[in-house]
Amino acid sequence: MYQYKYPHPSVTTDCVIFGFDGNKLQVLLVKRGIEPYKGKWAFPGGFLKLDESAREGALRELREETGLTDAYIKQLHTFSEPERDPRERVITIAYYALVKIAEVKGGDDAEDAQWFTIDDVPSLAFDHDRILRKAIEELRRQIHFEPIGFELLPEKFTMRELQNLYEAILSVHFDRRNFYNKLRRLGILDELKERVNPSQKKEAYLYSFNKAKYDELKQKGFRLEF
Amino acid sequence: MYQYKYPHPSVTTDCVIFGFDGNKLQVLLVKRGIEPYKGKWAFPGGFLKLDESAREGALRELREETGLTDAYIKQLHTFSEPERDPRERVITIAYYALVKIAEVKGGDDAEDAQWFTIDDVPSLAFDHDRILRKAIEELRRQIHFEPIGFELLPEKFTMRELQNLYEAILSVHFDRRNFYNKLRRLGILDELKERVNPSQKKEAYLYSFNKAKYDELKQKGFRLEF
DNA sequence: TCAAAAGTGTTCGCTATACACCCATGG
DNA sequence: CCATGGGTGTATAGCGAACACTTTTGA
Repeated sequence: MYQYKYPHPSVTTDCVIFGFDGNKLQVLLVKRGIEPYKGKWAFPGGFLKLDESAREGALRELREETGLTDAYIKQLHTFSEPERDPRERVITIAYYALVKIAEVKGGDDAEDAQWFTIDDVPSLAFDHDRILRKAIEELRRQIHFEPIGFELLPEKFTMRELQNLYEAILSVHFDRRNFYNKLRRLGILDELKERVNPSQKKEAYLYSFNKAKYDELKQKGFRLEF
Repeated sequence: MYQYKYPHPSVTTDCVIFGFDGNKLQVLLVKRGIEPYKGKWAFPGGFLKLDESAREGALRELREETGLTDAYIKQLHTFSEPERDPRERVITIAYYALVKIAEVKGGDDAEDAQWFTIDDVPSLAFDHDRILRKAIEELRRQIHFEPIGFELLPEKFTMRELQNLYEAILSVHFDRRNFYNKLRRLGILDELKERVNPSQKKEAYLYSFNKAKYDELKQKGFRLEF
């Protein structure tokens, strides 16, 4: 039993995990096995351990659910409304993670964890609907100016895949040729002279993101923009 | 005495309050009257009350220190490293506020609260140095694309003041004429045909920010950019 | 040989940038 | 009458947006 002179809220971390299947933005949810909201879907999350930072907690949740030991992760927001948990006062520090969907271990808990297309997410436990909205909003904001899209793609990808990604997240349409020209001129992609065989039509070249080049440009005051 | 089955961290809010004196970005600090770090400067902050959200807590801190009942305020980051407070585990939800420096009540606690120029901030209590760095970084990031600069200026201001503000925060230099033309073309400023008398040289016109116009443009997909 | 997807160019208009000129005021 | 600061205009380069042509491959 732990005793304090003043009331202390509980503190949890939740981790909104985004993936991209080549067409749509996806989010990983787990089905709650206990009350409250038993049977409802929610983000992976749990109580913060006494000796870990919120970031470590979020990484732990990410690992437990996906098997990934590292991935892009970023603090999103802390949700602290007094009534957000029916049991007691619970504050949650929410993170969002961007993962390469192919690297996520197949659901060993079969039914417990599942990817949902962003437009097809069911009603969630607690205030997780709100957290999701905020996460999507933040992801959209961030992807305009930072090269985080690559976190969602495999190491090697085609221009078409990259374009699909941006179009899916930003809900816009780019002209294929302008997109191609722009990325080419930016100089932050390595052109691997390999071609992929999508077993269809003409084969496309593969590209990879050159982070060093990006950092160098950024240093010089360059600003990425979509 | 409050008892819990599991250990609960303490939760506080801290509020980084920014102001602009016409030349430099300023931040409001308070001198700690109790241990730990007694005598050191820190951000206004305190324990989160059981029935208030973090935002309400931050607004309360803002009010107590400045007398302002409303101002631009935004959650910055939650700092949760286990060792950030020497007493016990304390998590702080940090906000930053942008205030019109002239509207802040004169320091009634005389010596307790004081404005510091951003380049002239002393070593702070706890991990508040880090919080300040993060706040400045975030402010800079945000001001590139959102019209928050006006929160730091009086209702009516001159082009020169606005330019000084952007230059001070972003540490860049704009050509006066280009800055003027740009803002004019944007159409988010109302030209008050009043002139200020800075009792020096030619009098400058006053402008005010037209939020409605900005929102309308934003609606149409317009993106502000500095 | 035709449709679908991919690589590559061209043109045009807007805007950021660099820079010039004139006016008003106070010393 | 000159120095200082403020209002306003103009030319150029570069990038985004619209759009065309050619090539490869599978049906």
